[in-house]
Amino acid sequence: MFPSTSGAAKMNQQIGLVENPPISSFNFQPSLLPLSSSAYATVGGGDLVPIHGEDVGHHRIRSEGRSSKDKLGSSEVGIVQIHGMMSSKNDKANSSLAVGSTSMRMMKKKGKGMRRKMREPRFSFQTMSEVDVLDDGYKWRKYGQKVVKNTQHPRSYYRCTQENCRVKKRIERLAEDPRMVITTYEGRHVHSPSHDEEDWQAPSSKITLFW
DNA sequence: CGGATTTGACCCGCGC
DNA sequence: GCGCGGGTCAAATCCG
Repeated sequence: MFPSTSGAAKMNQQIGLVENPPISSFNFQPSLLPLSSSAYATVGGGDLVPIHGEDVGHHRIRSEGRSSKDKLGSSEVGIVQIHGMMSSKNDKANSSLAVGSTSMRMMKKKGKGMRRKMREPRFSFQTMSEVDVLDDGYKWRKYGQKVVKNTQHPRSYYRCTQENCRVKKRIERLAEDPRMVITTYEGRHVHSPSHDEEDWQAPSSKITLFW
């Protein structure tokens, strides 16, 4: 229902996503962001690490639960690497981003109590955009919308349409700045953005992260 | 006609 | 133990 994401998925760039059995990684390609002022990386649902678009390098994220309340009780470490500038008004903004997580415990049963303490890595982007849904090349299906208490704008919940992929997406707008959109990714894709190529995991040393 | 979206209800975790 | 708040489901609806 969003007039956006009309013909957005023009994925010409290649993303370097590391797919390793023991290591989980998450990638995002904010190439279609019209204006991106800041980005935040959240791993483990704890800390929020601001990332500057000019800062190209590795960022290590470590989160160990909330304050004294370790609800999930596991520490995860993520590495975020930003390649390129994110504040590009043109379409060719070669920005790639990869997050990894060492431990990720997800629900194993799907019966009734499927809602588990999802320990999937989360990644949040705070984008200045007028469109709600930032097309990152994946196909998302909206599955819910909720109005949060402190926000006046509803929060939309999306999910990857791929069956094997249980990546969730959460889009929220700032009450103060309706132009600010917070896109939170949760989970990790198991497929390529749009075309199921296999070359996309080419040995790009720039975005290959191991830890 | 098939698939995505909508919208209310339900569920669950956590705080008090 | 109850209530609040957030997250998800699912049936109905809408759109291409």
